[in-house]
Amino acid sequence: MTNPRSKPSLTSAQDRFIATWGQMGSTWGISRTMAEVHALLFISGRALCTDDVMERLEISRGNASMSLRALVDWGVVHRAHKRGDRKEYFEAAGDVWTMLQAILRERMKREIHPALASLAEIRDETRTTGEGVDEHNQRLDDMIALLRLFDEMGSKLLALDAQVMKETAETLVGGMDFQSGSPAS
Amino acid sequence: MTNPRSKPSLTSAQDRFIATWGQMGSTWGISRTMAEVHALLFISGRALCTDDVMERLEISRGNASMSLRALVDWGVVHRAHKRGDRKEYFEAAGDVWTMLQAILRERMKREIHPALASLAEIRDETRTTGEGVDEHNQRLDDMIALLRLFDEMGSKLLALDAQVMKETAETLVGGMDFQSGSPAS
DNA sequence: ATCGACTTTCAGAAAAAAGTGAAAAATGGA
DNA sequence: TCCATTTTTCACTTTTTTCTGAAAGTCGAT
Repeated sequence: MTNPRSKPSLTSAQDRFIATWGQMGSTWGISRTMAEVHALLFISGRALCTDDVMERLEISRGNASMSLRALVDWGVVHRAHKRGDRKEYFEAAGDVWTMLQAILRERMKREIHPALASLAEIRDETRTTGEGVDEHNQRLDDMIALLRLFDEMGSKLLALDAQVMKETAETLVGGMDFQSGSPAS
Repeated sequence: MTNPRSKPSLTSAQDRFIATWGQMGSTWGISRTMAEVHALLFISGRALCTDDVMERLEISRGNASMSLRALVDWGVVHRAHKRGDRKEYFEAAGDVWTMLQAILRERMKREIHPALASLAEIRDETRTTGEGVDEHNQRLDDMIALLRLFDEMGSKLLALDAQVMKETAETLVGGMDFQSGSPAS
């Protein structure tokens, strides 16, 4: 067991899960390591301490500490304690829907809201100064409308509790089979 | 006009739109420049050639070429030609919904599908070898179910034409006001 | 107050990503 | 075919991001 890479055995599937999740996170603006730490906590299904994470993922203490803290800030992981143990433990939200909401909330806050604010400001300025061609303003308005729509959908999803959200999602998918004008490509 | 940064005039709002969009793109796994090029084409509302892009964004020819090609590959920008001119011109999809579909399609292909395939493979392997605790498998299954749901929603959205998609989205937002168990945070 | 167990911070190192520019390739007209 | 123009490629540079590790900080117990 000294070298876990030597055979594709017990830990292999878990390793691959972690790698896949890390990969996915990195195309989503989350650092690879942070996503890997989250994957590890999520798939472990129990609270781990910093040293566990360091050892399992072969990362430095500093990196583990930073990543764990960021995950806590995002709200997808929470701190836990074991009595008689001074170490801090960390545990992922057990339920994917809760996890999804935490991610959604954070991304809305960090991306949609600032972008919306910025775009609205630009539009106002453009209006006030009479600057810009009508066509440009139209495009700006479209963009703003789209982001606002995201914003509203996000807010509504965040207002649901996890169980209701799950059901809603399933209903939406089920009910969305209205025939369209053009077929999928 | 030699130095466009000298006063916050005519081009300023456009500049800021480009910057905002570039910012947003970069947290979405798209390179900042690529997003800026797209923003420029989108807000311009007309076909631009490589040199226009280079000049406006102050980037190298190589970078402009790469970014434009990537946007064409993504399907959010298409090539255009002017008669009597050998240069190639590029134009963004005029409609935000068409644009959104193109982005959705690409991200599904690049992120959801591979992740789903990888996770399903891991699950199968785990099942076959009898490896892993039940709880782990449960989490893996939850994750897969979630991604599958994304996949299905994505497919359905891609099957709609832009106009229908827009209406659908608006209806969804309007109709989603069923009262939830817990209030939004 | 001091100790020891544990955590956080952060300057610098390392790695990864993005950008440049000039050479090579492609294109289209004469 | 040949040439002028335009586009693409890619080895190399620059910038940005991430990671490390050791020092500094925290905190409860004694």
